[in-house]
Amino acid sequence: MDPSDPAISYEASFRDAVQEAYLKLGIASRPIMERPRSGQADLCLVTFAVSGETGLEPGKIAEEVKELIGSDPRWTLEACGGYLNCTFDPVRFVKETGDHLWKRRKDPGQGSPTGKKVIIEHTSANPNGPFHVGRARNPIIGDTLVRLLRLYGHEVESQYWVNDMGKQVMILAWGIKNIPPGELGEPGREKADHHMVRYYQAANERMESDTDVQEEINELLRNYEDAVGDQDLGRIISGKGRPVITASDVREAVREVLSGMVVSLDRLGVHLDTFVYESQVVEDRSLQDVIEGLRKSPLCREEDGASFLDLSEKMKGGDDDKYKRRFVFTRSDGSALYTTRDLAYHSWKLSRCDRAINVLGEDHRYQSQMLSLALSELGSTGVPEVVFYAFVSLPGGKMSTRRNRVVFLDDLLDEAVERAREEVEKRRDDLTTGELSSISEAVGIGALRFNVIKVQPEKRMVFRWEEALNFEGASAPFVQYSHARACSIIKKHGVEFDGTPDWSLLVEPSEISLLRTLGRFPQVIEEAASKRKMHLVPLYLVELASSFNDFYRDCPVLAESNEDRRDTRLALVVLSRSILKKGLGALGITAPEQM
RNA sequence: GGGCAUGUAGUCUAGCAUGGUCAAGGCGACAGCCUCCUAAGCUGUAUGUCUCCGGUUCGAAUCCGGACAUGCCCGCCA
Repeated sequence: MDPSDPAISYEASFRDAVQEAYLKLGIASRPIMERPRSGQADLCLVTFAVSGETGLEPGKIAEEVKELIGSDPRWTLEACGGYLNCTFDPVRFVKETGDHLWKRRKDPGQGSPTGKKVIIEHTSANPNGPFHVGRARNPIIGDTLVRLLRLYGHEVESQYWVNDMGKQVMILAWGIKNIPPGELGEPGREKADHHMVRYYQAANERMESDTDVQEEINELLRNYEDAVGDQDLGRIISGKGRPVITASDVREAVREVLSGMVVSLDRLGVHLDTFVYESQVVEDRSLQDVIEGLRKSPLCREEDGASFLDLSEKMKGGDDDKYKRRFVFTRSDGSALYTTRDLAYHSWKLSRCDRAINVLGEDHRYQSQMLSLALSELGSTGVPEVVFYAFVSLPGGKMSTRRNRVVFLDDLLDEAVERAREEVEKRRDDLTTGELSSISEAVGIGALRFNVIKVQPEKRMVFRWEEALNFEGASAPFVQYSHARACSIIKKHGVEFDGTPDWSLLVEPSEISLLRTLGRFPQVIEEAASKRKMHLVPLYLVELASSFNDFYRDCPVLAESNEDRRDTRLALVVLSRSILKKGLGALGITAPEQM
């Protein structure tokens, strides 16, 4: 909250004035205010609810409050039925808004440091093959949240939790050791993850048809866990008496696949600060601490040598014995499970930040709830906050790697950029190859990210090329286009206007409306970040771009004969450019200067 | 069997925590706008039992109860 922001201070002042009037009328309730969408006022007080408290008609209350507040140069009030409409003084409010924005034009919307450290875990896909779009929302949502919270003022670290201890990873590693490359088909593309996934697939097939292989892999997995637990990564691990692999080999395989996956993330504009390996919590023994901690919980039970927390009292549903809520943390043989390692990771993570946020698919809701309960049993001060997203499905049903009903993220990225390139080429024939490809990349990838973020994560999405790569209407290119128009005007003018604009020269409705829309940017960022409502940003940007387009249509800038007015309009263009760029940046979308 | 999530024009989405002045946009459809700072733009028209049934209220897309539909989950797997 920036008290020097007129958009905030006007509202606060009006609220205070109403509150004071309410007190005089003997009304204790908090004033109910809203911003009318229809635009007949900037703010309005709704008095119906407090009518009972005073015995007065709602319309009468509005009148009384208006009288009590009296006149104020900042606004005019109008009682209208049960509403008290407050309209900010156009000249004064526009001037203050403009001045405020102009002061911060270099870094609009940047919140002051909160001093809070936030760790955001996202993506965390199993490192056994390329990303497919069923889960592509995860890195986009996660990375956007990272950017948004940084803009808000938090210190943010992004983490990828790498599952390098599971069966899938062992299947992959086994495949690399046992399947001759000659038996593999051609890779989908020249990229480490596409190369390596063939070993995983081939090993999977082998395992399905051969129970010996299955047993061997299970045994390897168990011995692998032991080797890591003993901090002996060089030990040669056997399966069914056959020495096969070392823990280092497994890690190497994982790193190799991951390197390919990171290439895709880079292209998407997604950056991860830290990769935390699952094996780390085993190696550093923090897993053992967690297991011992859980054993002390009053909820801890044992059955056939396995240990678990009985959570049936803490979780809804499941009276049936078959559906008991149990958080199993050691097997009968004493070994740990994935969830136990995840718990150790979270315990470590929470100790290193003020707040942890996880981005997870909706299939993890139940697991995540258990994890939080287990964390509380460990005496953890906090639990992670989770952003869940629904899966992306294909028009014919869900995506399935096994049935080959998948769209790979890499293919989606290629297609996005290719379609963007066609559009650019339609319009421009004067670009260098470098310009063409950087614009296509920005537009294609931007369109994709924008379309993911503009819908709330919990809503299901059906993947359709036309929608995922929508280039018009409410889309990234629409916003980028307005930005390019702004850049074009400034470029054409030659020198960047850097004086002091006289906002009172703004007279056209569309230019005033533009300035006021620009003024809302900090509040939008604040609300989107604090309430984790990322979709508010694209929504706002479309509104801003649209407002800029209206201005562009109605108000000639360079052709304006009055020099002072021209300069003021130039200032408006500079602000628009700056905020459009910053807003897109918060979504991880680049804003080309031309397109 | 149970838990959780979602349900808004042909279609996709916003609005729902704090009920309130005409349910807001995009796509698609139809009709227009480039001698003028990039038409990826702009203007206009048509299209709605806000899934259904009850309840609370002066007032419900919004709150409560109950249905229905769809998705996800309920392993000593990850």
